Amino acid sequence: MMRKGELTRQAILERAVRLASRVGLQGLTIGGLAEELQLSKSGLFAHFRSKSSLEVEVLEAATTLFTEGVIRPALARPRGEPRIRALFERWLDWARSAAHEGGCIFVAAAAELDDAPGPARDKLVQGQKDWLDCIAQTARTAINEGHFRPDADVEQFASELHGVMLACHHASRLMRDSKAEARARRTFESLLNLYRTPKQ
Amino acid sequence: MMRKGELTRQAILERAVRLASRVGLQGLTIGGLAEELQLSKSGLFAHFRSKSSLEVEVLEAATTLFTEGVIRPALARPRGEPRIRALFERWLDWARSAAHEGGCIFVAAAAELDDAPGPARDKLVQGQKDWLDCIAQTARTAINEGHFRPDADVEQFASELHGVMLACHHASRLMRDSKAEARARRTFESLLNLYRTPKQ
DNA sequence: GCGAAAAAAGAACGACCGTTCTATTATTCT
DNA sequence: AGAATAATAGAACGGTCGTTCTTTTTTCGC
Repeated sequence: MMRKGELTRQAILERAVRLASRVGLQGLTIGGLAEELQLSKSGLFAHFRSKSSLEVEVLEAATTLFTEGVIRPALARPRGEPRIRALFERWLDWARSAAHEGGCIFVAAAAELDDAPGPARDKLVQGQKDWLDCIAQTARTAINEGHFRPDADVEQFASELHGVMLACHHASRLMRDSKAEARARRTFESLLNLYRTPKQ
Repeated sequence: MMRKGELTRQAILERAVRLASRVGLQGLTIGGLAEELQLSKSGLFAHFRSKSSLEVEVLEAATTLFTEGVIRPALARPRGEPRIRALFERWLDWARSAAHEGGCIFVAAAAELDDAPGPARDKLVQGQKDWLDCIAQTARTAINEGHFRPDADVEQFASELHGVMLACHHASRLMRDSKAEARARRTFESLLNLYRTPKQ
Protein backbone atom coordinates (compact mmCIF):
# COMPACT_ATOMS: atom_id res chain seq x y z
CA MET A 1 0.00 0.00 0.00
CA MET A 2 2.93 2.31 -0.54
CA ARG A 3 4.18 2.30 -4.05
CA LYS A 4 3.80 5.57 -5.87
CA GLY A 5 5.21 7.39 -2.88
CA GLU A 6 8.43 5.41 -2.80
CA LEU A 7 8.85 5.95 -6.53
CA THR A 8 8.70 9.73 -6.52
CA ARG A 9 10.75 9.74 -3.36
CA GLN A 10 13.50 7.94 -5.28
CA ALA A 11 13.19 10.42 -8.14
CA ILE A 12 13.43 13.30 -5.71
CA LEU A 13 16.58 11.93 -4.13
CA GLU A 14 18.22 11.33 -7.48
CA ARG A 15 17.65 14.92 -8.48
CA ALA A 16 18.60 16.16 -5.03
CA VAL A 17 21.99 14.48 -5.17
CA ARG A 18 22.77 16.16 -8.47
CA LEU A 19 21.52 19.52 -7.28
CA ALA A 20 23.43 19.30 -4.02
CA SER A 21 26.60 18.54 -5.98
CA ARG A 22 26.25 21.91 -7.61
CA VAL A 23 25.06 24.09 -4.76
CA GLY A 24 25.94 22.10 -1.67
CA LEU A 25 23.65 20.75 1.02
CA GLN A 26 23.05 24.23 2.37
CA GLY A 27 22.24 25.56 -1.07
CA LEU A 28 19.91 22.66 -1.68
CA THR A 29 16.49 24.17 -1.19
CA ILE A 30 13.07 22.59 -0.89
CA GLY A 31 11.48 25.11 -3.20
CA GLY A 32 14.23 24.90 -5.80
CA LEU A 33 14.18 21.13 -5.78
CA ALA A 34 10.40 21.11 -6.08
CA GLU A 35 10.52 23.42 -9.07
CA GLU A 36 13.09 21.25 -10.84
CA LEU A 37 10.80 18.27 -10.41
CA GLN A 38 7.60 20.19 -11.11
CA LEU A 39 6.25 19.39 -7.69
CA SER A 40 4.69 21.56 -5.07
CA LYS A 41 6.91 22.61 -2.20
CA SER A 42 4.67 21.05 0.41
CA GLY A 43 4.15 17.91 -1.64
CA LEU A 44 7.86 17.33 -1.79
CA PHE A 45 8.37 18.29 1.82
CA ALA A 46 5.87 15.66 2.93
CA HIS A 47 8.28 12.93 1.85
CA PHE A 48 10.86 14.06 4.37
CA ARG A 49 9.83 15.34 7.72
CA SER A 50 12.45 18.09 7.72
CA LYS A 51 15.22 19.65 5.72
CA SER A 52 17.95 18.01 7.77
CA SER A 53 16.31 14.65 7.26
CA LEU A 54 16.43 15.31 3.53
CA GLU A 55 20.13 16.12 3.81
CA VAL A 56 20.81 12.82 5.52
CA GLU A 57 18.91 10.89 2.89
CA VAL A 58 20.74 12.71 0.13
CA LEU A 59 24.04 11.65 1.66
CA GLU A 60 22.75 8.10 1.94
CA ALA A 61 21.70 8.06 -1.69
CA ALA A 62 25.07 9.46 -2.79
CA THR A 63 26.87 6.84 -0.72
CA THR A 64 24.91 4.08 -2.41
CA LEU A 65 25.80 5.55 -5.80
CA PHE A 66 29.46 5.64 -4.84
CA THR A 67 29.44 2.08 -3.53
CA GLU A 68 27.79 0.74 -6.65
CA GLY A 69 29.88 2.78 -9.04
CA VAL A 70 33.31 2.59 -7.45
CA ILE A 71 33.68 -0.04 -4.75
CA ARG A 72 31.61 -2.88 -6.11
CA PRO A 73 33.17 -3.04 -9.60
CA ALA A 74 36.65 -2.84 -8.11
CA LEU A 75 35.96 -5.74 -5.77
CA ALA A 76 35.36 -7.85 -8.85
CA ARG A 77 39.01 -7.47 -9.84
CA PRO A 78 41.71 -9.85 -8.55
CA ARG A 79 43.15 -9.15 -5.11
CA GLY A 80 46.22 -7.01 -4.59
CA GLU A 81 47.54 -4.36 -6.92
CA PRO A 82 44.99 -4.92 -9.70
CA ARG A 83 42.18 -4.24 -7.26
CA ILE A 84 43.90 -1.15 -5.98
CA ARG A 85 44.37 0.14 -9.51
CA ALA A 86 40.71 -0.56 -10.23
CA LEU A 87 39.69 1.31 -7.11
CA PHE A 88 41.75 4.28 -8.18
CA GLU A 89 40.52 4.28 -11.77
CA ARG A 90 36.90 3.98 -10.74
CA TRP A 91 37.43 6.75 -8.25
CA LEU A 92 38.82 8.93 -11.02
CA ASP A 93 35.77 8.09 -13.12
CA TRP A 94 33.54 9.14 -10.26
CA ALA A 95 35.39 12.40 -9.83
CA ARG A 96 35.34 13.06 -13.57
CA SER A 97 31.62 12.50 -13.96
CA ALA A 98 31.02 14.50 -10.79
CA ALA A 99 33.18 17.25 -12.26
CA HIS A 100 30.76 17.62 -15.16
CA GLU A 101 28.14 18.52 -12.65
CA GLY A 102 28.99 20.53 -9.58
CA GLY A 103 31.87 18.44 -8.28
CA CYS A 104 31.98 15.57 -5.82
CA ILE A 105 29.16 15.93 -3.34
CA PHE A 106 31.28 14.49 -0.54
CA VAL A 107 33.98 17.10 -1.00
CA ALA A 108 31.37 19.84 -0.89
CA ALA A 109 29.64 18.31 2.12
CA ALA A 110 32.94 17.85 3.97
CA ALA A 111 33.63 21.57 3.77
CA GLU A 112 30.11 22.51 4.80
CA LEU A 113 29.62 20.06 7.61
CA ASP A 114 33.05 19.93 9.21
CA ASP A 115 31.87 22.26 11.93
CA ALA A 116 28.14 21.58 11.94
CA PRO A 117 27.32 18.82 14.44
CA GLY A 118 24.21 16.83 13.64
CA PRO A 119 22.92 13.75 11.87
CA ALA A 120 24.10 14.90 8.44
CA ARG A 121 27.64 15.32 9.66
CA ASP A 122 27.52 11.95 11.40
CA LYS A 123 26.36 10.29 8.22
CA LEU A 124 29.11 11.88 6.17
CA VAL A 125 31.83 11.04 8.67
CA GLN A 126 30.73 7.43 8.84
CA GLY A 127 30.70 7.17 5.06
CA GLN A 128 34.15 8.68 4.71
CA LYS A 129 35.50 6.46 7.43
CA ASP A 130 34.08 3.38 5.73
CA TRP A 131 35.63 4.42 2.45
CA LEU A 132 39.08 5.02 3.92
CA ASP A 133 38.82 1.72 5.76
CA CYS A 134 37.94 0.05 2.50
CA ILE A 135 41.07 1.43 0.87
CA ALA A 136 43.18 0.36 3.83
CA GLN A 137 41.70 -3.11 3.76
CA THR A 138 42.38 -3.41 0.06
CA ALA A 139 45.97 -2.41 0.70
CA ARG A 140 46.16 -5.02 3.45
CA THR A 141 45.09 -7.60 0.94
CA ALA A 142 47.82 -6.38 -1.37
CA ILE A 143 50.32 -7.09 1.40
CA ASN A 144 48.99 -10.59 1.81
CA GLU A 145 49.24 -11.13 -1.93
CA GLY A 146 52.88 -10.10 -1.78
CA HIS A 147 52.31 -7.05 -3.93
CA PHE A 148 52.85 -4.53 -1.17
CA ARG A 149 55.79 -4.62 1.21
CA PRO A 150 54.92 -6.38 4.47
CA ASP A 151 55.71 -3.38 6.64
CA ALA A 152 53.47 -1.01 4.67
CA ASP A 153 51.25 1.27 6.76
CA VAL A 154 47.89 0.73 5.11
CA GLU A 155 46.17 3.64 6.83
CA GLN A 156 48.94 5.92 5.75
CA PHE A 157 48.46 4.62 2.25
CA ALA A 158 44.73 5.33 2.36
CA SER A 159 45.35 8.85 3.59
CA GLU A 160 47.92 9.55 0.89
CA LEU A 161 45.68 8.21 -1.84
CA HIS A 162 42.90 10.39 -0.52
CA GLY A 163 45.18 13.39 -0.80
CA VAL A 164 45.91 12.58 -4.42
CA MET A 165 42.22 12.60 -5.23
CA LEU A 166 41.54 15.77 -3.27
CA ALA A 167 44.31 17.60 -5.10
CA CYS A 168 42.97 16.31 -8.40
CA HIS A 169 39.46 17.44 -7.57
CA HIS A 170 40.65 20.86 -6.51
CA ALA A 171 42.77 21.33 -9.61
CA SER A 172 40.14 20.16 -12.05
CA ARG A 173 37.10 21.73 -10.43
CA LEU A 174 38.30 25.04 -9.11
CA MET A 175 41.36 25.67 -11.24
CA ARG A 176 39.93 24.11 -14.40
CA ASP A 177 43.30 22.48 -14.88
CA SER A 178 43.07 19.96 -17.70
CA LYS A 179 46.30 18.32 -16.57
CA ALA A 180 44.86 17.48 -13.16
CA GLU A 181 43.97 13.90 -13.92
CA ALA A 182 47.31 13.18 -15.58
CA ARG A 183 49.10 14.52 -12.55
CA ALA A 184 46.96 12.42 -10.23
CA ARG A 185 47.82 9.31 -12.22
CA ARG A 186 51.50 10.16 -12.02
CA THR A 187 51.34 10.67 -8.27
CA PHE A 188 49.46 7.41 -7.97
CA GLU A 189 52.21 5.54 -9.78
CA SER A 190 54.97 6.89 -7.59
CA LEU A 191 52.79 6.17 -4.58
CA LEU A 192 52.47 2.57 -5.70
CA ASN A 193 56.22 2.43 -6.18
CA LEU A 194 56.72 3.40 -2.57
CA TYR A 195 54.44 0.73 -1.20
CA ARG A 196 55.26 -2.05 -3.61
CA THR A 197 57.50 -4.89 -2.65
CA PRO A 198 60.98 -3.78 -3.68
CA LYS A 199 62.43 -5.88 -6.48
CA GLN A 200 65.59 -7.67 -5.54
CA MET B 1 39.28 62.65 5.90
CA MET B 2 38.60 58.94 6.22
CA ARG B 3 39.93 57.39 9.34
CA LYS B 4 37.32 55.97 11.64
CA GLY B 5 35.65 54.30 8.69
CA GLU B 6 38.74 52.43 7.61
CA LEU B 7 39.28 51.28 11.16
CA THR B 8 35.91 49.65 11.69
CA ARG B 9 36.05 48.34 8.16
CA GLN B 10 39.23 46.51 9.13
CA ALA B 11 37.60 45.19 12.28
CA ILE B 12 34.62 43.98 10.28
CA LEU B 13 36.82 42.13 7.82
CA GLU B 14 38.81 40.48 10.58
CA ARG B 15 35.65 39.14 12.16
CA ALA B 16 34.20 38.25 8.78
CA VAL B 17 37.17 36.08 7.90
CA ARG B 18 36.77 34.12 11.11
CA LEU B 19 33.03 33.80 10.71
CA ALA B 20 33.32 32.72 7.09
CA SER B 21 35.81 30.05 8.15
CA ARG B 22 33.07 28.52 10.24
CA VAL B 23 30.01 28.93 8.06
CA GLY B 24 31.44 29.57 4.61
CA LEU B 25 31.02 32.58 2.37
CA GLN B 26 27.41 31.67 1.69
CA GLY B 27 26.67 31.22 5.35
CA LEU B 28 28.31 34.54 6.12
CA THR B 29 25.41 36.88 6.65
CA ILE B 30 25.25 40.64 6.95
CA GLY B 31 22.88 40.49 9.91
CA GLY B 32 24.86 37.81 11.72
CA LEU B 33 28.12 39.64 11.20
CA ALA B 34 26.58 42.89 12.40
CA GLU B 35 25.29 41.25 15.54
CA GLU B 36 28.70 39.75 16.35
CA LEU B 37 30.21 43.22 16.10
CA GLN B 38 27.32 45.00 17.78
CA LEU B 39 26.69 47.06 14.72
CA SER B 40 23.53 47.81 12.86
CA LYS B 41 22.90 45.83 9.71
CA SER B 42 22.73 48.91 7.52
CA GLY B 43 25.71 50.50 9.20
CA LEU B 44 27.83 47.51 8.38
CA PHE B 45 26.39 47.17 4.91
CA ALA B 46 27.35 50.73 4.06
CA HIS B 47 31.03 49.76 4.17
CA PHE B 48 30.58 47.35 1.29
CA ARG B 49 28.25 48.15 -1.55
CA SER B 50 26.99 44.59 -1.78
CA LYS B 51 27.26 41.14 -0.30
CA SER B 52 29.39 39.82 -3.15
CA SER B 53 31.74 42.75 -2.71
CA LEU B 54 32.06 41.78 0.94
CA GLU B 55 32.90 38.23 -0.10
CA VAL B 56 35.67 39.44 -2.36
CA GLU B 57 37.12 41.61 0.37
CA VAL B 58 36.95 38.76 2.85
CA LEU B 59 38.97 36.62 0.45
CA GLU B 60 41.43 39.47 0.01
CA ALA B 61 41.84 39.86 3.75
CA ALA B 62 42.34 36.12 4.20
CA THR B 63 44.93 36.10 1.43
CA THR B 64 46.85 38.86 3.15
CA LEU B 65 46.74 36.92 6.41
CA PHE B 66 48.05 33.84 4.65
CA THR B 67 50.82 35.73 2.91
CA GLU B 68 51.97 37.37 6.11
CA GLY B 69 51.69 34.23 8.23
CA VAL B 70 52.98 31.59 5.87
CA ILE B 71 54.81 32.89 2.82
CA ARG B 72 56.68 35.85 4.24
CA PRO B 73 58.31 34.07 7.21
CA ALA B 74 59.32 31.17 4.98
CA LEU B 75 61.00 33.49 2.51
CA ALA B 76 63.28 34.57 5.34
CA ARG B 77 64.77 31.08 5.50
CA PRO B 78 67.71 30.05 3.30
CA ARG B 79 66.97 28.95 -0.23
CA GLY B 80 66.34 25.34 -1.16
CA GLU B 81 65.15 22.61 1.14
CA PRO B 82 65.11 24.70 4.33
CA ARG B 83 62.75 27.16 2.72
CA ILE B 84 60.52 24.37 1.49
CA ARG B 85 60.43 22.87 4.97
CA ALA B 86 59.57 26.26 6.43
CA LEU B 87 56.80 26.70 3.90
CA PHE B 88 55.35 23.36 4.86
CA GLU B 89 55.65 23.93 8.61
CA ARG B 90 54.07 27.36 8.41
CA TRP B 91 51.34 25.94 6.26
CA LEU B 92 50.69 23.30 8.90
CA ASP B 93 50.55 26.06 11.51
CA TRP B 94 48.01 27.90 9.41
CA ALA B 95 45.89 24.78 9.02
CA ARG B 96 46.16 24.01 12.72
CA SER B 97 45.08 27.44 13.87
CA ALA B 98 42.37 27.45 11.24
CA ALA B 99 41.26 24.07 12.53
CA HIS B 100 40.56 25.60 15.94
CA GLU B 101 38.03 27.80 14.23
CA GLY B 102 35.95 26.54 11.34
CA GLY B 103 38.74 25.22 9.15
CA CYS B 104 40.72 26.81 6.37
CA ILE B 105 38.61 29.44 4.66
CA PHE B 106 40.15 28.67 1.28
CA VAL B 107 39.17 25.02 1.46
CA ALA B 108 35.62 26.00 2.33
CA ALA B 109 35.51 28.66 -0.39
CA ALA B 110 36.93 26.28 -2.98
CA ALA B 111 34.04 23.89 -2.44
CA GLU B 112 31.45 26.65 -2.49
CA LEU B 113 32.74 28.64 -5.44
CA ASP B 114 33.97 25.95 -7.78
CA ASP B 115 30.80 26.25 -9.82
CA ALA B 116 29.77 29.80 -9.05
CA PRO B 117 31.25 32.20 -11.62
CA GLY B 118 31.80 35.73 -10.41
CA PRO B 119 34.35 38.04 -8.83
CA ALA B 120 34.63 35.98 -5.64
CA ARG B 121 35.53 32.87 -7.59
CA ASP B 122 38.02 34.82 -9.70
CA LYS B 123 39.68 36.17 -6.59
CA LEU B 124 39.96 32.73 -5.03
CA VAL B 125 41.31 31.12 -8.19
CA GLN B 126 43.93 33.82 -8.59
CA GLY B 127 45.00 33.43 -4.97
CA GLN B 128 45.27 29.67 -5.20
CA LYS B 129 47.19 29.94 -8.46
CA ASP B 130 49.61 32.39 -6.90
CA TRP B 131 50.12 30.08 -3.97
CA LEU B 132 50.80 27.00 -6.09
CA ASP B 133 53.14 29.06 -8.25
CA CYS B 134 54.93 30.17 -5.12
CA ILE B 135 55.48 26.57 -4.09
CA ALA B 136 56.66 25.64 -7.57
CA GLN B 137 59.05 28.59 -7.64
CA THR B 138 60.46 27.61 -4.27
CA ALA B 139 61.01 24.09 -5.58
CA ARG B 140 62.74 25.54 -8.61
CA THR B 141 65.09 27.36 -6.30
CA ALA B 142 65.75 24.09 -4.55
CA ILE B 143 66.82 22.64 -7.87
CA ASN B 144 69.19 25.51 -8.44
CA GLU B 145 70.61 25.02 -4.98
CA GLY B 146 71.31 21.41 -5.80
CA HIS B 147 68.88 20.15 -3.19
CA PHE B 148 66.28 18.87 -5.64
CA ARG B 149 67.12 16.70 -8.62
CA PRO B 150 67.53 18.75 -11.78
CA ASP B 151 64.77 16.93 -13.66
CA ALA B 152 62.18 17.46 -10.91
CA ASP B 153 58.74 18.61 -12.11
CA VAL B 154 58.11 21.55 -9.82
CA GLU B 155 54.43 21.91 -10.70
CA GLN B 156 53.91 18.26 -9.99
CA PHE B 157 55.63 18.82 -6.66
CA ALA B 158 53.35 21.73 -5.83
CA SER B 159 50.29 19.69 -6.68
CA GLU B 160 51.42 16.75 -4.56
CA LEU B 161 52.22 18.96 -1.61
CA HIS B 162 48.81 20.53 -1.94
CA GLY B 163 47.26 17.08 -1.78
CA VAL B 164 49.11 16.33 1.42
CA MET B 165 47.64 19.41 3.05
CA LEU B 166 44.15 18.78 1.75
CA ALA B 167 44.19 15.25 3.13
CA CYS B 168 45.49 16.57 6.45
CA HIS B 169 42.78 19.21 6.60
CA HIS B 170 40.08 16.69 5.78
CA ALA B 171 41.31 14.20 8.35
CA SER B 172 41.73 16.70 11.14
CA ARG B 173 38.67 18.84 10.49
CA LEU B 174 36.02 16.40 9.39
CA MET B 175 37.28 13.15 10.84
CA ARG B 176 38.73 14.70 14.00
CA ASP B 177 41.74 12.46 13.47
CA SER B 178 44.49 13.47 15.88
CA LYS B 179 47.05 11.59 13.82
CA ALA B 180 46.36 13.71 10.75
CA GLU B 181 49.28 16.08 11.19
CA ALA B 182 51.74 13.28 11.95
CA ARG B 183 50.68 11.51 8.79
CA ALA B 184 51.04 14.68 6.76
CA ARG B 185 54.58 15.11 8.06
CA ARG B 186 55.40 11.56 7.13
CA THR B 187 54.02 11.99 3.63
CA PHE B 188 55.98 15.21 3.32
CA GLU B 189 59.22 13.45 4.18
CA SER B 190 58.75 10.71 1.62
CA LEU B 191 57.74 13.37 -0.89
CA LEU B 192 61.00 15.20 -0.22
CA ASN B 193 62.87 11.94 -0.64
CA LEU B 194 61.41 11.54 -4.10
CA TYR B 195 62.42 14.99 -5.26
CA ARG B 196 65.76 15.26 -3.50
CA THR B 197 68.99 14.81 -5.34
CA PRO B 198 69.79 11.11 -4.99
CA LYS B 199 72.89 10.44 -2.94
CA GLN B 200 75.59 8.65 -4.89
C1' DG C 1 -16.25 0.74 -8.86
C1' DC C 2 -16.26 2.25 -4.05
C1' DG C 3 -14.47 3.63 0.00
C1' DA C 4 -10.27 4.10 2.75
C1' DA C 5 -5.80 5.72 2.76
C1' DA C 6 -1.87 7.83 0.66
C1' DA C 7 0.01 11.49 -2.08
C1' DA C 8 0.10 15.96 -3.72
C1' DA C 9 -1.31 20.82 -3.84
C1' DG C 10 -2.48 25.35 -1.91
C1' DA C 11 -2.23 28.96 1.19
C1' DA C 12 -0.33 30.99 4.96
C1' DC C 13 3.10 31.65 8.98
C1' DG C 14 7.22 33.78 11.07
C1' DA C 15 12.02 34.39 10.31
C1' DC C 16 15.76 36.00 7.98
C1' DC C 17 17.95 37.38 3.64
C1' DG C 18 20.19 41.55 0.87
C1' DT C 19 19.17 46.09 -0.11
C1' DT C 20 17.37 50.99 -0.07
C1' DC C 21 16.05 55.25 1.94
C1' DT C 22 15.96 58.54 5.44
C1' DA C 23 17.34 60.34 9.83
C1' DT C 24 20.67 60.76 13.48
C1' DT C 25 25.03 60.84 15.54
C1' DA C 26 30.42 61.32 15.21
C1' DT C 27 34.16 62.85 13.28
C1' DT C 28 37.16 65.92 10.88
C1' DC C 29 38.67 70.42 8.64
C1' DT C 30 39.07 75.18 8.80
C1' DA D 1 33.49 76.35 17.72
C1' DG D 2 30.90 75.53 13.89
C1' DA D 3 30.03 74.05 9.30
C1' DA D 4 30.78 70.13 6.25
C1' DT D 5 31.09 65.50 5.83
C1' DA D 6 31.53 60.85 7.07
C1' DA D 7 29.75 57.05 9.81
C1' DT D 8 26.14 54.74 11.89
C1' DA D 9 21.37 53.64 13.06
C1' DG D 10 16.42 52.78 12.09
C1' DA D 11 12.65 51.32 9.52
C1' DA D 12 10.84 49.24 5.74
C1' DC D 13 10.79 46.66 1.07
C1' DG D 14 10.24 42.33 -1.65
C1' DG D 15 11.90 37.65 -1.65
C1' DT D 16 12.87 33.19 -0.13
C1' DC D 17 13.60 30.03 3.49
C1' DG D 18 11.59 25.81 6.28
C1' DT D 19 7.45 24.41 8.15
C1' DT D 20 2.37 23.71 9.27
C1' DC D 21 -2.39 23.22 8.27
C1' DT D 22 -6.21 22.33 5.35
C1' DT D 23 -8.05 20.74 1.16
C1' DT D 24 -8.07 18.31 -3.12
C1' DT D 25 -6.57 14.68 -6.01
C1' DT D 26 -4.74 10.19 -6.84
C1' DT D 27 -3.80 5.56 -5.74
C1' DC D 28 -4.96 1.00 -4.23
C1' DG D 29 -7.20 -3.04 -1.70
C1' DC D 30 -11.51 -5.08 -1.71
